[in-house]
This record gives sequence, C-alpha cells and structure tokens, in this order.
Amino acid sequence: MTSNRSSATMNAIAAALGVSVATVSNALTGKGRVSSDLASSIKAKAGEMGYVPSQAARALRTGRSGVIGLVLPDLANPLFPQVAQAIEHAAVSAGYGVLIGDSRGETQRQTEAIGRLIERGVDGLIVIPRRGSRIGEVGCPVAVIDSPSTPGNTVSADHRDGGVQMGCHLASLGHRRIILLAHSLSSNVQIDRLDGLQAGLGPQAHCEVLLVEELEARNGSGCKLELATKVLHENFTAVAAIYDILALRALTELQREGVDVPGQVSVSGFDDLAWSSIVSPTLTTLRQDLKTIAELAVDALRRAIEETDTRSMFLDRMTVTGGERVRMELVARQSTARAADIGEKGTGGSDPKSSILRIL
Amino acid sequence: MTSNRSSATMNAIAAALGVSVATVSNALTGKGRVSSDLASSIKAKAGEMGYVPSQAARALRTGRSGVIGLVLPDLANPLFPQVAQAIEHAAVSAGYGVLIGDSRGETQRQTEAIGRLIERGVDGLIVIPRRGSRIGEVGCPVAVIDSPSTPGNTVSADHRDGGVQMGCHLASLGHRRIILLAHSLSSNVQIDRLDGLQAGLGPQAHCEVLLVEELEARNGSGCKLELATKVLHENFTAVAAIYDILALRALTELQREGVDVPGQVSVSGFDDLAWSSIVSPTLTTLRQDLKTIAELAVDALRRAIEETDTRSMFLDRMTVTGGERVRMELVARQSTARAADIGEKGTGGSDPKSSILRIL
DNA sequence: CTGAAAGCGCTTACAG
DNA sequence: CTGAAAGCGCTTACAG
Repeated sequence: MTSNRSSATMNAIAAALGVSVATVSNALTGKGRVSSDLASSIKAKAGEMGYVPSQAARALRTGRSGVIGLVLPDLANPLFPQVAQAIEHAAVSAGYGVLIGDSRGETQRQTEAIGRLIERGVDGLIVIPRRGSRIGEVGCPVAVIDSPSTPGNTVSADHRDGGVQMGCHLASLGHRRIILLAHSLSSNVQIDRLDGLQAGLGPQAHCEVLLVEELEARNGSGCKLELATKVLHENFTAVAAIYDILALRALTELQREGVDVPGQVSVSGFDDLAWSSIVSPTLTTLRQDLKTIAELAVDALRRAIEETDTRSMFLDRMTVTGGERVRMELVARQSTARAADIGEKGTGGSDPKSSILRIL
Repeated sequence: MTSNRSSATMNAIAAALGVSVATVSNALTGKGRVSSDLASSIKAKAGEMGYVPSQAARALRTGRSGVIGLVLPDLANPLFPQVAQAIEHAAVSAGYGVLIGDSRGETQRQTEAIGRLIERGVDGLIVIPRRGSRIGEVGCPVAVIDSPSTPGNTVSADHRDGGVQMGCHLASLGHRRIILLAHSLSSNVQIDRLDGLQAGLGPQAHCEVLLVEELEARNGSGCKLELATKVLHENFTAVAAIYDILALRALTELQREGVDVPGQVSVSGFDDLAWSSIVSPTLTTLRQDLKTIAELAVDALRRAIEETDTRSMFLDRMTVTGGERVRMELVARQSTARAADIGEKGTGGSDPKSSILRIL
C-alpha cells in the first residue's frame, strides 16, 4: 500500500460529505478557496475517517516527491551519523523525508548512490562528498557539505578557524613544541584544520606534522605512533590530533606507555564524538555545530528546489552554492588541563601521577 | 521533478517507436508479453532517450512505493550507523530505497517517526526499538531488530551466546574474579549479555555487576568508576563491559590510574566499534554479524510485504515474527592477552609494564 | 465559494 | 503478440 492500508481517500471524504474532491483538496491543503465552515467540517471528517494523503498521487501530480536524498561517504564513520541525525531533523522540520545513500567509502558507489536516489524521485540531494571527489551535474539541486576550500561547497564547519581556536588554546597554555597528528593530506578538511592549527599556534611554535597514512604505509595499519619516545626525548608537550579518533589512539598509546596525560603531554582532537567526554582524561576537542550546518544545508536545498519550479526547466545546472562557514566551538576538557585545573575537574583527584608530574 | 527533469516518459518512447505505451511498459518491466525483437528495440530506445521510470506513477498505480522505513532509536549512538549501513546495503540489493526515521532516544518520537514514514508511503518498516518500548500495530509490515528476549523480535544478534563466548574466553584465561560492567538492566540486550557472561564464566567464578546508571545517579554523570581500587584491593582480574563504550571508559580510567591492561587486568567489550582495534591496547570484543542480521530483516520484511498483496486487505496484524538469532563472533585482541601473547601482537614490545607485571 | 474535468505516468485486465 | 482503455489519488486551471 502506498499509504495506510485502510486509509480513506479524498473521494471517500467528498462522497461522505456530498461535496467535490476539488473542494476537499482545497480545504485540506489550506489553499483558502473554501468557506471556513466547510473547511472545518471537511477537516473533521478527514480526521474521523483516518485520512492519510497519498504521497504517490501528490508526487505524480505536482512533480515533487517531498523527499530529499542524503549521500554519505561512509555511514560507519563515527562523525557522519551525527550529521545524518542533524539533517534528518532539519529535513523533517522542513517537511521532507530523507532517503539515504551510502557510498561505503568508494567514489564509484557515490555516483551509483546519487543515481539511485534520483531514480527514486528525490527533489534534491545533500551530499557529503568522499575525500577528493567532486559532484558533477546530476540534474537536480545538490547541496554539498564539505570544506570551505572545496569548490561547490554549500556549507560546512569552519575547520580552519577551529584549528586556529585550538592552536590559540594550546599556545595560551604555554605549548611551544607540538605534534600535529593527521591522517592524510588528501582531505581538504584536514588541510584546513592543520593550516588553522599552525596559524593559531603562531610563528614561535615548533610544529611537527605526523601523517598516520604514511606511518601505516611503512609499518602496517594499526602500527604504533611512537609518540611516547618523541614526547619524552624531543620535549614535545602537546599532541593536537586532527580528529578525535586519532586523539584517542594517541591518548591510549601514551597512557599505555606510562606517559601521563595531561601531566606530561596534552592531547586534543576535533569533532567531539560521543565518547570524547567519557574517556579518561576527558578529551579537549572542537564541536561542530551540526544543527546549524544541517539547517543551512536543508534550507539552501529547499530554496533551490523551489526555484527549480519557478525557473525554466532548461536550467539544468543546479548546484547550490553559498560557501557558508559555521563556527566550531572549543570544548576544553581534562586532556589539556593545566595541573592546577585538574583537581577541579572532580575526577582527577586520586590520580597519583597527574598531581606530581607536569611540565607546563 | 519526480524524476530526472528531462527524462523521457513511456509515452515518448511509444510515440518515437509507433507502438503503444502498454507494449513499452511490458517490454521495460520484462513481463514477457512482447516479442523479443520489439522488446530489445524498445529497451534500446529507452536507453537512448534516457528514460527513467517515474516511481510516483508506478507507486500510485501499483500501491507499492518500493521504499522501506528504518526507525532507529538514536542515530548518534555509535553502533546504529553500522546497522544502518548494513540495512541500506541489504535493502538496496533487494530493490528498496530506505527512508530514515530517528527517534533521538525518545519513545514518543519513535511513534512519530513511524507515523511519518507510513504517511510517506513506505511498504514496510524495520524498527530497532528504543529500550523497553514495544511497537504496536501500525498498519504495515514491521521487522523488529532487538533481542531474542523481546516479544515480537524478528532477528537479532545472539547476545546471550555472545556473552557465553566471552565468559568462556575469560574463564579459559584463568579469570575467576570478574567485574561485569553494564549500564542499566532495563535493556533486554544488556540482560542477555550479562546472563550469558555469567553462564560462560561458570559457577566457580565470582562476578560483581557494576551498574553505571546507578553509579551516575549517585555521583553524577561521567563520574569515576573507581575500578582501579577495586581491581587492586579486591583482586579482580578482569572487567567485562557490556559494550565497547563502557570498555573504553574502563580502559582509559584504569590506564590513567596507572593500572596496566592487560598486564594487571583484562578488559573486554561488545560490538567491535570502529575504534576498538585502534585503541591501545586493542580491545577484545564481540562482533555482530550485521550483514546477516540486515539481510534477514530485509528478507523477512520483503516476504511480509509480498504476502500483504496476496492476502486479504483485512489482515491488519502485520508484525513479522521469526526470532532468528545470529551468532556473534569473538574478536580476541590485546586487552585480554596473556603476557606470553603480548609480544606477538607486535605493538606491545616496547611497553615497559606489560612485560613485567602480570597476574595470570 | 464550489464543482466538473483534465491529466500527472504508469500498469493491468481485457480484447483483438 | 499488441493495443485501447480504465484508473491509481491527487491538484489545478477554468467555469459557474
């Protein structure tokens, strides 16, 4: 059944009330061409009969499905679900349904997913492109969420500014020798963050960029980062990771080697994943304002969709642009706390090391 | 546009070829009532003209949207994305689109989400119910993924057996005093896992169940678990957490207190989240076979949907049952390794403590 | 303010 | 094997 198995149709309502379907339609959609008395009795009847409009019929007639597609590079990646949740919410609030398409990390699947969603009749698409891929013309409006540095980007967190914030934060805590831990330079997001970090730390800071992709190419995936040695022997006092997963990897590895965080070295991440406030020490990170990003994306898409109807059908280039940047929010937690602050956090009290060793 | 803005219709194809739309339809849907010659030339023409079928028209006519709804308790929860990914894949393979509905952790929203998806015309629903909630009659087929102990459950991982596996694993490593770390007993999944753990550990084991929900009710959310004291003073040798997030919390807290994992205490989780193999030490856990679970759920739903057409429309009770259990797979990693094994893992070599201290 | 009618693009008995 | 026709449930000019 296209809708509820036993749902009444407009025809049934019209028959029950002795009016025409046109009037029922006008009353129910609130176009206002019906006397308010009739309108209310129609609405009452509709409720009573359990009327549920047929989206299929409406879509066929109006050419609008009321559904948008969400294309994600990899649903299993920990940040995207939060994005998906935010977009689902924004879309539902705007009256859209959300059809998902997962690229599972492959560019080709991304193209396939887009194709499938379009065939399903979506009115528009929100795409978080796979690293380094670009979205071509697809014949329907597309809002892209990526990095401000990505051409065609519609909206994204201001990753560079986030980096600047974190850089300033670390600099203000006195850090001068910092390891910048990234995965790969093929991602605009990572480049923006690194760039911001360096800018925020300032010229007097000595930074060393560690690329996990390279390390793993040499030593196998899941290899040690050898951070402890570096920290201890080369006097680095902070590890600024480009996203929380890397921070977690660094944090646990350091702890395992007996290095105290934040006593001997501070650790920070990006994105504020669900567990960031649950690990010990809790992780200093930057939170994306996914709610705002989602709302801006959905809104830009909605406008583009509406414009499509108004404008000529020949207009096939439909990429929504705008390039809005949404500010990230610094969340300072224990992993970058100064010794004096650690006690206040309420969980470091009985930590034997953090109260003895520290370098800042 | 319901589909591609400039897509040809069957009418256009029929006109171009001088045949009837009925024939075009029959040829394109492969119902086989058309001569193979004509069929191929119609298909060729369709391809050439860039024909994309209108899902809306098809849905209106057939009463089937070809879309199923996926209702999740909380997309932001780390396990569900993996589930969503698996279901998206299974559904797409079965020819369905997937509309998402997120309950954001509230039972009421769950009901709303179900309603919205039904109004959008989904053919059926896959629901992962919120803890403790039950899905009432909704007027369309529903497959439930939860715990075998949940009434109306269609398919799920065999959480109890997973617990048994982990229990046996720990017992075989010599553990006799184990802390069982759970969040709450209001979840069937957690109860099943705990139950299995205790069964697997056997009667000679001394288990203590620690409920984080209770702890946090007393000491505030994010409070310390005070595991180190317990482990050190009460001679517990293992912490078996009911899911990976709790294991991570335990692991980092223990490490921070200077307790060596697995040297002094083993830690294990459930679910094999993305970061489980990246933390140090890597986490011993149980992997759900989400691919199989998703396929079984989609398949059960598909059968129920097809049955709906065949059977009387009066049949409104449509909950798909079955109660299949899918075996979980134990993934033994460093966090429960015996000392002799740690060197072999290739990353514990330079760990000063794990090679010195151990209790097993 | 209300209604009759056309039509969105398909599929499906039913004839031929 | 092929086609003419009806109809899925809506919305939207157009008349009245």
